[in-house]
Amino acid sequence: MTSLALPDASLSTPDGVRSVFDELNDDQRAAVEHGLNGDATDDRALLVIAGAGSGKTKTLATRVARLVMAGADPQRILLLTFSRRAAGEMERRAGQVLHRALGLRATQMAPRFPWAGTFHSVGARLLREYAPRIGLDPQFTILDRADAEDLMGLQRQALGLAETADRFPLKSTCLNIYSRAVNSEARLDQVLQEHFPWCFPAHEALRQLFRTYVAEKQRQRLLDYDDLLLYWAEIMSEPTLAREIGDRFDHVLVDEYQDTNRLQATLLHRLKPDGRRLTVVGDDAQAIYSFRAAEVRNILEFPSRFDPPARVITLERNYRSTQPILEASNAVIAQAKERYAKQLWSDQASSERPQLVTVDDEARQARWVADRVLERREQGIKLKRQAVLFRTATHSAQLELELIRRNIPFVKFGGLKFLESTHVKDALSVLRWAQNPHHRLACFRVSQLLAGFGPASARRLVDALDSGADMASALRAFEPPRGAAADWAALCELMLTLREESHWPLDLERTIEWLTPHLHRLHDDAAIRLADLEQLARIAQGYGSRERFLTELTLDPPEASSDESGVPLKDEDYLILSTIHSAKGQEWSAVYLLNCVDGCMPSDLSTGAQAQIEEERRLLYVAMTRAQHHLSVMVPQRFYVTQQARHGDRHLYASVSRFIPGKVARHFDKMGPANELRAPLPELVKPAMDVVARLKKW
DNA sequence: GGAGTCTTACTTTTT
DNA sequence: GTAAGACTCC
Repeated sequence: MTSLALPDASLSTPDGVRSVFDELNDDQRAAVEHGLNGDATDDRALLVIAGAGSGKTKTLATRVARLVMAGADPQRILLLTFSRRAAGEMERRAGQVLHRALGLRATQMAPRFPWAGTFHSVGARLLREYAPRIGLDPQFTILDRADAEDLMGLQRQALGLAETADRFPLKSTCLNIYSRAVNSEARLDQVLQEHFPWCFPAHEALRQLFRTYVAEKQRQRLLDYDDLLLYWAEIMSEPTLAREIGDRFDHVLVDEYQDTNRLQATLLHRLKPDGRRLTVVGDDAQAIYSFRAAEVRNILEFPSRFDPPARVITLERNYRSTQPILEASNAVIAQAKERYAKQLWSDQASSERPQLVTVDDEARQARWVADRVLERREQGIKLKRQAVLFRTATHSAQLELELIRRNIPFVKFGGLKFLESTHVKDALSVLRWAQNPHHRLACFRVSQLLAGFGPASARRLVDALDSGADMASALRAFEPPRGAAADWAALCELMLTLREESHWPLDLERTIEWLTPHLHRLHDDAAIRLADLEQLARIAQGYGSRERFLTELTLDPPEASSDESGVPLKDEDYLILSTIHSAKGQEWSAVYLLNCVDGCMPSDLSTGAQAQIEEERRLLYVAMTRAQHHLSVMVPQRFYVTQQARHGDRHLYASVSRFIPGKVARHFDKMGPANELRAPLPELVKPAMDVVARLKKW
């Protein structure tokens, strides 16, 4: 941490200050200055409704900088964001603005904001600190999603729920139900009725399952993602602790407020009960995380939660996109049911309207996009300034093949993380077990890597460790199954070494060395998997200790995965592929949106309730508003159903997304076959009927 | 009790 | 394409 002697604000170069604030428009300035300067007595809570591209991050960062210049201590400012990426960005921008405003020299460091982070990471940090005072083991391990599922699965099996004839919800479904109940602060039967009606019959069994799941977590000193919020909220329900923690922060600022859930809103409320010095920023039109129990009502009802009600400032001027792109985006969101009404505007005129491109099928879609990407690169728009967006990670498969074929480098965001692959989880489990000897789940997983160790032996081991005093004597006393003696000795030696004293990152190297022969025995593609572990070892070097590595890797997994095209070097140019969710908060000069057809947008898995459809609409809106100058919305007419039996030829004759009906489509330039021939081609009609008939039979 | 094979159902978005 | 469960053989 750099301690920085803040120059007296009045002495700092007034030019620097003025230029930073001159760049703001009136609304932005009002948000930045709220509670400061003239209206120093106005310390109402502040809600900033910031439309897409309206300079939200800049406004928030400038407000933070302004608070510091007015005397706030950066260490006493809590900056909560939704994603880790946003947190880093926020801290960086605030530092930048301060740097300029204070007129620091290039060699001088801008002040850091140690309390900038996601709700989850801040929660983890507070919990480690307060653990001794609330009867929590500070050595707790954080379960990532997959580990939590596995733990749920074990309990599910132990209770005999897996064997029931009428199929019991899968472990992932169980965890989803549990998680939603926690995050939405709702009762189990309510959650089941509203979101998982088909699981309602399993009501009682689920309740029992969750009880043992919670008990197991406590026994093994495990906290899942939800617990980080839940325990934090629990601390905050104790008045003295709540006051103590609340007093640590003079200002609380929250970004992406539309994506917070009930539990997070409760937390915030307990942190700043009267709303004073609380700023939240968000855009209800960009709420796309309700599947994670995010609650749009949080932002819609924020002002009235306080007395006096929060001040609301709306940022409507868009600095990102051209007017034609905005008009199309506005037209899409105008059909939404409930929202803070706002109309984005821009003064960036352009003669180019967004394109609605009809192509025959996904292969042609891939080709068209690749052509256009290269064309625009020739016009001087770097690959990095272009992005292809899609609803689900698998939708880019065809395009990825095409890109590889043409040697166009790309990086993909969203979708599967390599942390979720079996072998990486194996390696991490060894370390987690060493870090937290109560971690039965990790022990259970690791021991089954040995030949001769199945679930039964693993359970015997786990029980032996649980009853025994220290790990060393328990391991020594344990009788391994026949034939596993040699492997068992090697594992014991590794564990005792890791337990005795942690040497980072040597611990991981030892683990990989131990794991290598097992990988060769268990997998045909051991070489590929070892390469992943090498990658993990490289990542490990960036962390100071084993504990930090394990915690932060769980809370902040590396987000980009690049495929066979190889990991592009940092300074190389590459195209961005991203799910719409992962694209949030970003912008590109040219944006291509794949598969904008009914069934994908909205996804046919989300066409159940009206609320879900509304969320899909906002998803389209988010995707469109990422574009600065060029926007192409793709409509492949023949869309192959992805999951199908064998060499099936099931496909849909798709129509353009229901979110782009005629009156919205007016804002686009239409291109492709549909433009030339308004009626579908005769030969297309017949198979279309065929599919309808087949669907009917089902 | 372990390990391999076969069948079946499922398949979004992420801290 | 994969994961969980059922089944079978050692």
